[in-house]
Amino acid sequence: MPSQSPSQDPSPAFGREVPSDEQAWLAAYDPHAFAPVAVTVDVVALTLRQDELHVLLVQRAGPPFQGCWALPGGFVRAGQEDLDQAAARELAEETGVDTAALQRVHLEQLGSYGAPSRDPRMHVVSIAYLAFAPNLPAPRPGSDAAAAAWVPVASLDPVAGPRRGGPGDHPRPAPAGGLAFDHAAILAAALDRARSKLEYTPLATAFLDREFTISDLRAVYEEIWGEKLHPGNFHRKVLSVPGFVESTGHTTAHGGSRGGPRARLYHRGDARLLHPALLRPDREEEIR
Amino acid sequence: MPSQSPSQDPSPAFGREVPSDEQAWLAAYDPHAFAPVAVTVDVVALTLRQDELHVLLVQRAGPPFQGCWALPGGFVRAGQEDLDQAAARELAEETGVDTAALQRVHLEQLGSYGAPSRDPRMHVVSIAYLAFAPNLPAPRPGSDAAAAAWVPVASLDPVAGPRRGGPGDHPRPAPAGGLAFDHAAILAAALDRARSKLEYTPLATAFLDREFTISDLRAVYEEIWGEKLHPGNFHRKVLSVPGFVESTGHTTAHGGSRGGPRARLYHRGDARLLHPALLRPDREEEIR
DNA sequence: TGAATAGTGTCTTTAAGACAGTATGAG
DNA sequence: CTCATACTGTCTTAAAGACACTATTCA
Repeated sequence: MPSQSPSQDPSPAFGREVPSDEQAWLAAYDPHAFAPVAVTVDVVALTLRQDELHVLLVQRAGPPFQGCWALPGGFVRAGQEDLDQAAARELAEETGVDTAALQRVHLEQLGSYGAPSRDPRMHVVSIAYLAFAPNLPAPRPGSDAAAAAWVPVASLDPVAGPRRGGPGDHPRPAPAGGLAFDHAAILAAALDRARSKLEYTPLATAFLDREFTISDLRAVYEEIWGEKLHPGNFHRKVLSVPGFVESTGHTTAHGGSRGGPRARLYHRGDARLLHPALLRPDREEEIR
Repeated sequence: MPSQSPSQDPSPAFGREVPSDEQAWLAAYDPHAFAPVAVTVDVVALTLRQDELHVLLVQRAGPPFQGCWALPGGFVRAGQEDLDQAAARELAEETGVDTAALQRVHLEQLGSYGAPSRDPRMHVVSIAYLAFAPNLPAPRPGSDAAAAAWVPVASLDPVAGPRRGGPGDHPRPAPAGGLAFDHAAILAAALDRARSKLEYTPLATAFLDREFTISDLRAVYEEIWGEKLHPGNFHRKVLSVPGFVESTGHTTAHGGSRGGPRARLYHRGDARLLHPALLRPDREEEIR
């Protein structure tokens, strides 16, 4: 675990020998001489709760955007951690999941956001991360948050929209006034990424427990893509992609809540890419 | 062009009203109180020169890694520029291309690198960018570089390797000892990204002049993917993808250097995604 | 004239999607 | 029993790849 501070330990990076004149130059180096740009990580943590996509949000305890909902995140600890480590730490701090449970969470870098005006305090560059997790416990708010909650994405995403907004629908517990900073744009990018990752990677399984049925898997695709898929064709397709899922030999103990036979159980296979991919249907309009 | 400094102008971000108590809090805010993490952008600029993929490198004038070759890049100007603007600026400074020519360069964010030990001076987070450009002029070195040059990727990439390394081959002008910092990893990620972007976007056209033949386009794919493609099937495939290329109605003035009829000229169409995609053949082994 | 290239025709194989049909289990 | 569901069979269409062929131009 690399956790060195330059001032304490100007040891060579990558095992390279540092010439003695360079040593002297390094000793005279003042990190504060550089322009102050702060670096944060923000995490878009997605999970399915009752077959509905939720994102983890925190309510900001202090300014700026006090009282607004925002993505969990915080400053990178200089000299102490990698970006991936910082993202995992922030996620753990906000959700209360222990290190062991974090192993089951897929975490990947999404992109960086650095408009000078995105934070009124100063120029802050944020490295956004995307997390896929199986049903996680209710979060406990961290130190710098007034509250933390899993929020239905349908209540936030203007594209997917409140598509369950039928006549007799409950009002969503949506944070009023949008998200803090540019977090709405980050969330939109995260959903785009998630939707396309389902096409060519087996990451849909990251939303499920270790053992799952093909119908469970289909429910993930349907919820994240926002469209119904043909059950029979989906079933055959998933089983035909090498390394996507492997049979456990078991079945569910009971049929579905509305009847039907017991379903076979599968766990994730060893493929990291799906070939051929599961392409989303009817995307002509998004091409141009 | 947003170019505000927080200390001069704590104006609201995103047109939001700032409460007066928050104004007071912002006035007391000290950017230097935060941990010093520097932010840089590094650009992987790729171009084709004589049908061979090249990357723009600079030779470092000062420590660390003095004399080593590295990706062009530099510190983000705090409060003055977006990350995209910083990347475009660094690219312009190192290549000498003017703003008009920069319009023809495709520039996209690649990813961020922030291991604490990646720079011996201090904790530096670098936002890597990927640039695709048509045949650019020879670079002129910037202020902090001893030299700048287009370097054949084949002489650097351990995966693609010196695959032209036949018996009577010239020795490559490869920088000895690898690239500075973690730039070899960044370059590898850039090549991965470029190879897969050719599959599902029309970005291969970004390496070509405005008018090109189908054979020119095929040469881009063959060079970046590192494998020969079937000329006839490629031709038909490209023309069958809606919005990939559009005919100009013209043909080349002469046939190829080794004979053959005049080829029809095309320019890029309006598609942003290729559907169906041009999938790379024979990638079974990379799936797991 | 010979060789290399642009572009087209056609056949085979694979994969996607529409649709139907059987078996199982909950209520 | 009824109905929803798990899963399988089959047909149609789209697309990828192999191969062949013609026409054009350079050397």
